This record gives sequence, C-alpha cells and structure tokens, in this order.
Amino acid sequence: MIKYAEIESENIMKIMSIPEIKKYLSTNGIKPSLPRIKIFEYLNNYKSHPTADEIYNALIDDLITLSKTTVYNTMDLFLKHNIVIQILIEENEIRYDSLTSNHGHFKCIKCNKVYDFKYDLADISIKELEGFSLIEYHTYIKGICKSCNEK
Amino acid sequence: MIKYAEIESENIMKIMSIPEIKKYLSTNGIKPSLPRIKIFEYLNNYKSHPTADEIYNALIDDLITLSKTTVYNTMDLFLKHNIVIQILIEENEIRYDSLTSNHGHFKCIKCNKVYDFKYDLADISIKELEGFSLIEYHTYIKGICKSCNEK
DNA sequence: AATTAATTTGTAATCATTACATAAAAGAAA
DNA sequence: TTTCTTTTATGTAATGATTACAAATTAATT
Ligand SMILES: [Mn+2]
Ligand SMILES: [Mn+2]
Ligand SMILES: [Zn+2]
Ligand SMILES: [Zn+2]
Repeated sequence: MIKYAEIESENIMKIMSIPEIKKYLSTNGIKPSLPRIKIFEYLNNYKSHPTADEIYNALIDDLITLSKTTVYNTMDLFLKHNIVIQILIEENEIRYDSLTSNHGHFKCIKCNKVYDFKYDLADISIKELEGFSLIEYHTYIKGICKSCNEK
Repeated sequence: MIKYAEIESENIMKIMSIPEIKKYLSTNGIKPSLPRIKIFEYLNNYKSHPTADEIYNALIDDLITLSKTTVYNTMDLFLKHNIVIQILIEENEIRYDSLTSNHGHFKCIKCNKVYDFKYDLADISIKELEGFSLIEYHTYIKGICKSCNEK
C-alpha cells in the first residue's frame, strides 16, 4: 500500500498575493525586485509548469523591459534557494514548478497540459537501492488527460 | 504493497552476440547494417545509458568513418521501432536505453553512473488520474550510489 | 554492368541556454 | 542631495546538442 505524501495546506500550492510573495521571497533570502515578484507570481499562481520562454512571453506585455536573460537568471536564483524545481519531461525543454514538495507530473500529449498528482517515491522502499542515498525523486507520466478523452 | 514488474529473462537485459543482434534488428524491421549493429551492441551490452556523443566516442576508433549524424539517425530509427527508449535525467542530455520494459533509473551525482532498478508505475493506481489514459511511465532518482558511499 | 534504392556522411542551420560586459537601480555613506 | 558601492537587469555574443539537407557511398535489383 502506498502512502501518498500529504501536500501541506500552508505550502505554496495555494495562490499567493503580491505581499505574500514579497514575504515568501524575503524569507527565502531573495530580495523581492519587481521582475522576481512577477515571475514568481506567474509561476505559482498559474501552475502551468512553464518553460523560460513561456514565462518571458507571458510577462513581456506587462514588464516591457524584461529580458530573457533575466528570466533565466531569476530561475537559477530561485533554484539555488530551493523555491522552485525543474521538471524534465520532453527533450530540449526545461519547465519550472514552484511546488517543491515531492509530487508526480502527468503530461497530456494532446493538449500539452502538465497536471500534478500526489505521489511520493520516498515512501517506497526499493530493495535494489539499499545502500544508496536518495536525494531527489522524479515521476512523470505521458498520456491523454480526462478532458481530452471526453472530447 | 508494490508489485515489482518482473524483467523477463528472455528480454534484452542480457548481453547479446552479434548474430543475436542481427536477428533482433531484423525481427524488428531494421536492416542490420554495420553501424546499426555496433551501436546496438554498445547500447545493449554496456548498459551505461549513454548519450549520442558517448556512443560516437566509444565507437569512432573501431568504426573510423562513423559520423555523429549516423548515431542520431540510428537512434531515431531505433526509437521509431521501439527497441530503445530515451532517458531524460539532466537538462540538455538525452540518454538511450535498450531495455524498453518499464523500470526506474538512479543517477549517482558523484560518479554519474546510471543504475537500473525494477519498478513499474503501471502497477500503482493513482486516484487523481482516473479518466486519464496513461501511455508512458518514467521514474528516476538522483543521489549517491552504494559504491560511492562506501568510499 | 547499369540502375535504383537504402544508408551513411559532412556541413550548415537551429534554437534553447549560458557567458559576459554594460546599464540601470537601489542602498549606504557623507 | 551628492557620491560611492553593491545589487539587479539588460543586450549581445558564444556555446553546444540536435536537426536539416544535400552529396557520397554502399547495397540490392534488373
Ligand atoms: Mn508540479
Ligand atoms: Mn535502464
Ligand atoms: Zn489533454
Ligand atoms: Zn556513484
């Protein structure tokens, strides 16, 4: 029987207001500049697991001086401070996620949407890996989502 | 309790001789040219989950006219005929595996070796994915392997 | 051998990411 | 405020893995 990791109610799953984001960045040692706030807001509140390019295109109309380098720099900074994780599902595309607790991803090959699901490999003991130290866990599935199936 | 997928004894886990590889390629609709045989041999018999570049460098001394394009073309052909799968663990590096049945991967951050372990997500029912059609399953872990831990 | 098809190769193009130098903004000292 | 210093953001160029494409080689067929 698998014990699903509970996603704590106070974590960054939930949508955050600008003041909450400012506080969250500060708490994690990141000075909350405008681009950083907007990038984190997009990442956390839309939960679309975007690529750097998608983040850039989503924000450029609002932050008209934003550069793609800033998006990459910011994501590297967020990664260093462990407030985002990278998601690799397709070759040549790095996606980002502000939900850092262990969970699985499902990518629909029809609509390309990436869904979260509760799942934590850490709860499973794999006998072949005895003596190994496990640091990072990743699980992803490709298929067709419910919504696309119903069409 | 997790039911591990059994890796069948007759499958491509085991090291194959050149005649066996020829037969295996033919059976799967691939004409067994010399580069194709050597590439498959390297992939299957070393089981190191190599990148295209690693395959090229491993074989160039033997197949002195080999081009990197041929490695890529061959991997695409193998993928199309489902005798290899792609493994994504690090950004910007596609690894290949001739073991196509579901299993997990462990990458050691010290020695960079990629280990296989028996694990099949298909055996696990995830309630959040009811109504979804699941096609491909991937599981990987990063950490420190037993051998590096013992040093 | 001549013709045709399949395979392999080398070179150039692509494109996401990174490197790097400069510019702008923010913060501290005076 | 002004000056000095540090941090943040930007633009351009470089990188490097993968792909596109056309030519060359090899294999198969007539
Ligand atoms: Mn997620
Ligand atoms: Mn494997
Ligand atoms: Zn869908
Ligand atoms: Zn190791």
